[in-house]
Amino acid sequence: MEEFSTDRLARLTGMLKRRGLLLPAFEIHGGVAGFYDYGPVGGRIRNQVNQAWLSHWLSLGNVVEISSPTVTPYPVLEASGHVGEFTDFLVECKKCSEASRADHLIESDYPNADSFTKEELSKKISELMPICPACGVSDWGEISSQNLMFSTRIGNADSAREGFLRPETAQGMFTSFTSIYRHFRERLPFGAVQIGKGYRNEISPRQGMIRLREFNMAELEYFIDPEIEYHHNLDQWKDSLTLISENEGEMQVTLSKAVEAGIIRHSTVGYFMGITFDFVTSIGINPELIRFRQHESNEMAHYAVDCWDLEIMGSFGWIECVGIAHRGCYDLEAHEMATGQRLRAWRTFETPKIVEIDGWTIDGSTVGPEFKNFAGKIKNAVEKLPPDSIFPMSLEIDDDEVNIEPRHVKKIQRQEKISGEWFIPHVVEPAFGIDRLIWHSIDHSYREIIKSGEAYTILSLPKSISPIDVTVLPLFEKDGIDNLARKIHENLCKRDRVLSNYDGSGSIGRRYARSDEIGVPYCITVDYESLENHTVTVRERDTGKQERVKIDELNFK
RNA sequence: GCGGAUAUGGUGAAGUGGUUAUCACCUGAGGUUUCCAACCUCAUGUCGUGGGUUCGAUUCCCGCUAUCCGCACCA
Repeated sequence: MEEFSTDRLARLTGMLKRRGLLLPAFEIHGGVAGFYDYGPVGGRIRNQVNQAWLSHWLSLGNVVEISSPTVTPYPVLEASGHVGEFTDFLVECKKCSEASRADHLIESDYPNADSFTKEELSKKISELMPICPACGVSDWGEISSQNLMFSTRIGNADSAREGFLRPETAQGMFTSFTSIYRHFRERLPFGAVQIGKGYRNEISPRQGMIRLREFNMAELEYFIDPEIEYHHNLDQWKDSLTLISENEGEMQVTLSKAVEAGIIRHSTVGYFMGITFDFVTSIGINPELIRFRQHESNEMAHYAVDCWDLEIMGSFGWIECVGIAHRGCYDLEAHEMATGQRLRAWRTFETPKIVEIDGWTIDGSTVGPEFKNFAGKIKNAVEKLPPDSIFPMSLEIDDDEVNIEPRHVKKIQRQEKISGEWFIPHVVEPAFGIDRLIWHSIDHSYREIIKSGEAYTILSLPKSISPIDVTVLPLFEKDGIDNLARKIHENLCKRDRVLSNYDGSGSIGRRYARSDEIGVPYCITVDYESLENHTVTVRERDTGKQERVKIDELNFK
């Protein structure tokens, strides 16, 4: 592995721009921080990675793909907690005009102040009267909120509703839960994936592709029954992985041992860590530069039970690229409370429960007329009475003494068979930052070597995500070689999911170099012999080895 | 957001208060060449952006935008 260095990074980003892989967006208008274009070469890499990711997860067999809007109404993100979570509250010092974060000012008294609402913060600040860190005076203005989500309006003018561009794709899976539940004929476990754009109005985007304001995410929401212990085959991952656990620090351990020891707190989380590791390495990321880091309890998002980041070492140091979180029942419950809709799964008991119901209720025909709108409260109180209660009795309801006569009540005595129950499924969520993964795949694949005393670069991307599958090169563009080469190129492009590139200008060595630089795995060279016996040479990018193959037997993908 | 540095063809660099802004590589056309950035000829293409100072600004000054490095922030 080559050493990462700022010089190498500069050469790499220069190449990415020059060859049309990744470029700052809107550059002719001066550019905007945090936005990148995938160029003519990068565009297909992105698509290849997306497709690879999709088939990787769909192959589990109980996962479906959905797609939901990026524009999201305010109440959805309010319910999910993002409106609160993604908002910083600023308060301005009236003396020196310095803006401070409201939660930071009272952090010493309330360590969890960042979860406070605007009203709570305002109240605490007027109670505590913290001093301004800039000028030392305590004289605060109104609290203003600064949201890290892009806000927008749905519809126009007076009838418009408030909304945001989504900060994650996950909420679409939760709001579509009932449809997905029906699709799987109401049987857990199942999952839904979505690949799409997410938006965060970062204060200062940095490090190129690492922190973007608009980025590609791919998320799986996997719904499970919290009462079932799932047994996944973790032994398929025989090699030890680098784990940094909250309590035990860094270790080399297999997934099955880590789950067994309780370091990974849920076996499905461990299982997905393995599947994630396989995916990430399959797109060209060096397994030795991967580690999993467990979130500390105080760092964990408000909903999570356990969370592991997959971090990758590259030109920017260790960067988290995937998060695998056990979100408990947080999200479905939140949407259920906000909407009153049932977002639950049905669990049938192995043997139905027989419940003896023995108690009291009111006789509406007497209590209603006599107590009017007080009747409801009496009903609640009576139904809580033990079966052996004796009437008449007096009950205290809302500081009032109420006499309950036998004519007011009815005995209830019956058996009920309860065959199951509704419960809120738990969710395990692997969330991938596609741009960060693509970046590291390129970063790890970029090789600078010396070839015949000259600097030479090769992008050793795996075939599955290379931007172009094959380059077709006529040795010379004359004597009919060019015609044959063009024909081969066109026939290859007609094949399903094969993309060929024709390159006829420059010396053959130069054209191999061009092809190697952007990671094309094979070059087909057409020469005089091809005209005679219908064979061509196929050159392999990483080894430079060539093999003579019949044109009819060319095999790609 | 704060502090520092930077901004010249596609890439990497040089340079200047004055009329036509250099160089290498790259790219394109033609020639040459029987497999790994060769060579010859020709061609295309640049002073981030807005304002100020000035007879004249790519150059000096200011704002903006972007990039890089610290700090802060951050699923």
